[in-house]
Amino acid sequence: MAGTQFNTKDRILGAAESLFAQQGFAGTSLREVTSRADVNIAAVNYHFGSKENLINEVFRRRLDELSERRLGALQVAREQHPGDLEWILAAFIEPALALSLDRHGGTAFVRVLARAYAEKDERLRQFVSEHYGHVMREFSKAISACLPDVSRESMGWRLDFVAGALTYAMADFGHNKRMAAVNEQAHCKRAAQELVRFAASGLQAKPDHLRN
Amino acid sequence: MAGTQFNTKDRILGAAESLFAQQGFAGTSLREVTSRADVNIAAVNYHFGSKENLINEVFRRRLDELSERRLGALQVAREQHPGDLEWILAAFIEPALALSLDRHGGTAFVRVLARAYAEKDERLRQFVSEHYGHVMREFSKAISACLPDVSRESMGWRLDFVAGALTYAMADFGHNKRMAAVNEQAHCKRAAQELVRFAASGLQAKPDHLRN
DNA sequence: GTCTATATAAGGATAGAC
DNA sequence: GTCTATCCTTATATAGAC
Repeated sequence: MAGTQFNTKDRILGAAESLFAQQGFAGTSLREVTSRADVNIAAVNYHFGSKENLINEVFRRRLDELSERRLGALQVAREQHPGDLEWILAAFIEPALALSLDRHGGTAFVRVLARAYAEKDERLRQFVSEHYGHVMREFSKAISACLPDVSRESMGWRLDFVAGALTYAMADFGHNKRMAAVNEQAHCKRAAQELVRFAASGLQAKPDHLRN
Repeated sequence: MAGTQFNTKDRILGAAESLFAQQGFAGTSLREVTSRADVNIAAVNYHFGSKENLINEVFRRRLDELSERRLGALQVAREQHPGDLEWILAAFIEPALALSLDRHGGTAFVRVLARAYAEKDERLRQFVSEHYGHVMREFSKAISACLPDVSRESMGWRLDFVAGALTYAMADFGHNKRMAAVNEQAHCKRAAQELVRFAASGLQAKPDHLRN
């Protein structure tokens, strides 16, 4: 309600986000974007300069807030539930899922994120890791601290698995899973719980030399 | 060595696979494909009819064999290690990672797979689920049978998480992780072990009502 | 800041000679 | 089966009027 969605720039960002989610970056033309945003084709270059820069701005708009919320939740988890793995994971997961409930295209954005993850486009990956890599490192440290028995190498793998599970779960979210009977909020809450349980249990797997 | 890689058709498939892995489907032009395959631009339409059909053939070439190996390994696991979750998971995971070691572009293909997973392109998804959906269903059944305490709904989520972790791990595989010191085979074996342990542990997480 | 018009390039696909 | 040449569409980007 606050300025969003009503000026040309934000209309373009919203339309781009939604189309990128559906069709990918290369698969979406600026013509489609400006047509959906109901602005002139020339506006996108006026406001963003190029398609690549538009893509970056789509990320920046959401990731700034998402990163802040994650780090804030991590802070709370550390203070109120020190050493509790599931709270740390929830601090990472819940803000992302909450975003996917947000009106004004949050739903689309989580799928854009998944896409960026899968597309190994170097320029895009570099932009994201440059601007938001510190968030991942913060969580890595917090999670590793909970699991002293897991070797550094195993931990590297496992964090990757968690990231993959989260990313694809978010992408699928609201896509083919939303049953008519369940409302969106409940569905979202459930997804977060399931993922936190699964990830915590996977991360805690005993190393081979400690089994039996 | 057997017919592959030396006729026009297979050269096109190989080049397409490799470029799709790097740039995605929409991001790759037929001109790039034919240029890398060192064949004429008209050849792709002569042999495949359209870009969409070429994409499908890239999948069919690998997935037929991958599916067979997975189902074969599942059969062996069922007979020799009945009810053992980790063997079932290995039957699913190892053939995929073995493929990623294959010369002649297997490395690229696992990344193509990940891309297909992320891109929610309906036509492509439909093709894959139509031709290979039965493999996933077979594994779902086998895995569920090992975990009677997990509700049907939770199981649905968890299988999604496993698929996400596997897909993403495979995609990253050989991309940014291969350290100079470790050879490819060992790296691959390790990845499979780590993923099997992680997935088994995640799938076995106790439902909330059975905790403590 | 927003439009029309257009420059310029690249895309998929095909026709027709060899 | 493979080539050249070309059609037609779509793309990004910009110039310049309003």
